[in-house]
Amino acid sequence: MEYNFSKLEPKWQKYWEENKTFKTNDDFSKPKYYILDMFPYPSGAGLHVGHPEGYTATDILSRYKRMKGFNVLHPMGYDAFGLPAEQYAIQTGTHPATTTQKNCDNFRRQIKKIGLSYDWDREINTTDPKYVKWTQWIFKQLYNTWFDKDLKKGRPISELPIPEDIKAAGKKAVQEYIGEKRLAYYDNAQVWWCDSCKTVCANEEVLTDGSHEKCGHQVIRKNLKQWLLRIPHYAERLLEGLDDLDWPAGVKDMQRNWIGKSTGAEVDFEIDGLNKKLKVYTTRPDTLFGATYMVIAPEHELVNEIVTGDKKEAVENYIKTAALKSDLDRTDLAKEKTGVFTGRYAINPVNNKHIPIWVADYVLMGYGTGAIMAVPAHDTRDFEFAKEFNIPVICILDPKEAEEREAILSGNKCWTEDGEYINSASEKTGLNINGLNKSAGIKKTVTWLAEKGIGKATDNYKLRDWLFSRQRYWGEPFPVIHWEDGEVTLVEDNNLPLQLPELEKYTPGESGESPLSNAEEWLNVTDKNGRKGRRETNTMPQWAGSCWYYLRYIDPHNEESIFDVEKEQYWMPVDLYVGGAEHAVLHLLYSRFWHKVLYDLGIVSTSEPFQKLFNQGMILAFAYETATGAKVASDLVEEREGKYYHTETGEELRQIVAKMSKSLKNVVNPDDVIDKYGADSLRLYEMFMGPLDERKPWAENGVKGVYNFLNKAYYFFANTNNIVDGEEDKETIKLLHQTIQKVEHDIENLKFNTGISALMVFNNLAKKKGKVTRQTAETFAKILAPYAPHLAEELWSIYGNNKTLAYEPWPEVDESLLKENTHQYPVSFNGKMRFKLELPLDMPKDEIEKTVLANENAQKWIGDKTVRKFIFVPKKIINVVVG
RNA sequence: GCCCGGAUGGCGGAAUUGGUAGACGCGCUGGAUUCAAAAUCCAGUUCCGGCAACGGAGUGUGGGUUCGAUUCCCACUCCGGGUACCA
Repeated sequence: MEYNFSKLEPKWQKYWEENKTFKTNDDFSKPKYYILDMFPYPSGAGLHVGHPEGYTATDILSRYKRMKGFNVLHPMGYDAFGLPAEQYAIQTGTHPATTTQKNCDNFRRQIKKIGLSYDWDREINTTDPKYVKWTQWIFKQLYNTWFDKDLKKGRPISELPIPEDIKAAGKKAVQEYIGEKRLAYYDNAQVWWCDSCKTVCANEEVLTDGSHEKCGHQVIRKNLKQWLLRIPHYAERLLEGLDDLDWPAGVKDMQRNWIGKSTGAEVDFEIDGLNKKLKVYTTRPDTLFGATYMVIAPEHELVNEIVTGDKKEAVENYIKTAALKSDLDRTDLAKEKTGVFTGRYAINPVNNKHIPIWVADYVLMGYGTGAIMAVPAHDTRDFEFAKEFNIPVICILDPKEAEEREAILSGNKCWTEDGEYINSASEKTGLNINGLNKSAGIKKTVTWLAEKGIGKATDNYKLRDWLFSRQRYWGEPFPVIHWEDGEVTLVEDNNLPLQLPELEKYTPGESGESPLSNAEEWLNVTDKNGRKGRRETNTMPQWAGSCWYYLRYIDPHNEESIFDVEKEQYWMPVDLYVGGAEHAVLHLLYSRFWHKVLYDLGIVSTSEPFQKLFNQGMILAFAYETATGAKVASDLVEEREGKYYHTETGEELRQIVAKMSKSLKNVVNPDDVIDKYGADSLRLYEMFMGPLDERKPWAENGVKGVYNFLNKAYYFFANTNNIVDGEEDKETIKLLHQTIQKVEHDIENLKFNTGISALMVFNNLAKKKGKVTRQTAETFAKILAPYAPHLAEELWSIYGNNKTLAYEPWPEVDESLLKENTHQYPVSFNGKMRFKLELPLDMPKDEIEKTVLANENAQKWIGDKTVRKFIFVPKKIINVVVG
C-alpha cells in the first residue's frame, strides 16, 4: 500500500473537474466569503514557486470556509497585457494574442496540477475583448466624471456647473472648462520616458535610483501629449479610507507616504516694485519671522517678471543649465546647493522686511506652489544655501538646553527641533508670537494671516496625476477619437470593445509614436458629416485591467452590463486579498482610486474594494559566494561535511540567501517538485516553510520532510487494518480535539506552518497507538483536507464515502474532552525551572504552597535559605523566591 | 536622513495576555533491517562539563522594569523593504 501520489492526484483533479466540485453558485441565502489572489501575468517562463505560495494559502482558507458552510468565491484569471508578449512579437512576428494564449494555457495547466479549488467557469483574461470592453467602459466613466470638492465626491460631468463668464465665451471655452475638470484628460505633460521600452511610464513605476521598474534602464524626462488621471483629487479619500482596512500596517504606511499629505499654509508675499504676489507653501508659517530670503523654482511662471535687468543673463543661464540636468542629478542630496539672485526683493508680511528672491533648483515646481520662503536658522537645506551665499540667518526658536545654544542663537548652526519663539514680534504689523510653543505659534500666525487676507491654512499632497497612456501595441486601445476640428469624442458604448487592429510590425516609433499609428485603416475615421478624425494611438497601461478584475469575477459572462447589481452587493467587498508586497503603492492604490470613483457614481456598493489584505513573503533560495562576495552558480557548488566548495577551484564558499535567479541556477520550477513529490507535498511544504508573510529560503530537504509526513499518514490511515470500531483511546481523542482546535485557529489566522505541525504531531501519536477508530480517521481526513486535499479525498473514499469531502461540515471541537483536572506545574526557584509537579487544578493556593514547599525536591533548593515569596499562577507556573 | 519589518540550535522555524525557550521538520549521531546501498523503523540531538544523576551558560549587543523577559521600556549593531532637496 504505497502512497502513489502520481496516480492519486490526477484522479482527484479529474473528479473535481468533471463534477465541477468548486463551481460557485450565487446562492444569496448563504453567508459569503470572497477570497482573492493577485492574478498572475502569464509569462513565458511559467509558474514560479512564489505563485503557489499565496495560491495555496488562499486555497486552504477557501476549502476550510466551504466546510464551515460559507459560499466561497475563489476565482483565478490572467493579467495578460504587457511588454514581453509584444517584444516577442517584434522579434518573431508572432501576434501577442497567440503568445498570450499559449502562456495562459500553460499557467492554467500548472495551476490545475497544484489542485487549487478555483471556479474555472469564472476565469478571466484582461486581453479578452469581452473584458476589454468593460475596461474601456470604465475609462469612459472616468472621462465623464468630475470631482466636486465641496461634496468630496466624483459626479457625472453632466452635473458640472459652468460659470456664466465661461458660458458667455462660447462652446470652445465651455469644452475647455469641462476638460479641465474631467478625471481623465489629454494634455502635454512632463513625463518619464524609458528609451529601452520606448514608452512613457508612471511615477510609481520609476524606482528610487531613477530606473524603470520593468527593465532597469534609466528613465528620462520628455514632454509629450498624454492621457492622465486626476488621482490627487481623491488623495484625502484614499488616505481616510485606509483607517478602516485590515491591511498590514507597512502597506498602509507606504500608501500614506506616497500620498504624502502635509499640513501647512499658503502665504502671499508682496514683490517690491512689481504689482504681483508670490505665493509660497509652508508647513511652518510660525517661522515667518525667520524668513531671510525666498526661492522660486527655475520653471516658475513669474521668473521672467521677477528678474531685474542686470541679473537677466545670469538667471537665464542658470535656468538653461537646470533644464539640461537630469532629474537624478537635480535631486541628488549629496550635491552642493546652487542658485542665483534675481535682483528683486519680496516683502515679508509679518515684519515688512525686504528679503531677496533667488532662483534655485532645490525648489521643485511640482510641489506646493514652486516657491518657498527660506528659514535658514531652522531648516537644514535653507541653512546650507544661506551659508553658501552669505545670506543672513535669524534664529527665532530658542534651543534652551541644547549644547551649542550660542552657535544656534548667533546663526552659525541650524536648529530643527522645537523651542520657544524669540525675535518673533513686529510693532509695524502687530504680530507677536514670542514665548509661545509651536502649535500655538502656528495657530496665531495662521489666524493673523487669514484676517489680513494674505494667507490661509492649506494641505498639500505629493501624489501627482497618474500618467495613463503607453506607446505600446499590446494594451487596451483608448475608446477615443480626435477630430480634425479639435473635438474629442468617445466611442459609443454599443461599439465597444474597440479592438486592436492587426499589424505587420509592432515596433514603436523612436520619438514616442505608438505602433498603432502604423494601422492606417484602423486609425482614420470619418463621421456621417464627412468630418475626419484619428483614433487615439496610445494604449492603456497594464494597470488598467488589474484595477477592476475583482469586480468582473462576480459576473464574468455578463454581456449587458459590467456586472449584475445584486451579485455585486452580495459578493463585495473582497474578504481577503493575498499577494506580494510589491504592489503596495501601484496596483493597490490605483484599484482603490477606480473603486472610489465607481462608488461615487453608484456603480459599486462598497467604498473600498479589499477589506483584508495579506502579503506573502518572497520565496528565496540558498546561493553561494566566494570570500570576495562573487556569486557562484549552484551547479558549481558541492557540499562536504556541512561546508561548501567550488567544484572547479576548490575554494570554500559561503552560503547566503538570495532571490532565485537564472544566473545563479537556483530557480525552482513547481512542475519538477510535483513530479518528484506530488502536489500535496508542494502545497504542504510552501506552507510549512515558515510564517506566510516572511521571506524564506527554499530547501529541497524540507520538501522531503513534508513528503515523509504524507507518506506516513497515508501508510497508516489508508490501511483499514488500523481503523477499528468501538470507543477511541482517551489520549488519542483528546489530542484529536486539540488538533482540530489548533488547525482551525491557525487557518483563521493564516498561520499554516504551525497548523501543519499540529497535524504531524497527531499523526505521530496515531502511528504510535497503532489503531484509531473510523470516526477519528474520518475527522483526521477532514482537517487534513484543506492542506492536502488529494490525499484527504483518497482517505475519505477509502472509508467508504462516495462523494467529495469538500463540503463535509468541519468537525466540532468537543470542549469537554479538553478539560483538565490536573496540571503539570513547572516549579521554579528564583525564576529558574527546577522540577515539575502534577497538582489538581482545584487545589487552593495555600495548600499548593504547603504541598510544594514540603516536596523533597523543593527542600533541596530551599536548603537553609528563607522562602521570601511564593508565586502561583493557576495553570501556568509556580515560582519560589528564596534568599 | 526619515518610515516600516526582522535577528532564537548546524539549518527552516515554535513559544495565548510577561510564566517550562527550542514544538514540528531538516540535518547529524548511534542502532535495527539489508550481501550492500536507498527506503523504512527505533533511540539521541541548544552549547559547555559529566558515564550518568546533575550543574553552568543561553533568544543580535549593552542597560532597565519584574518573583519571572524571546515577549515590556531605553540606548545601540547588523540585515531586508520603502522613500527622500516634498518646503
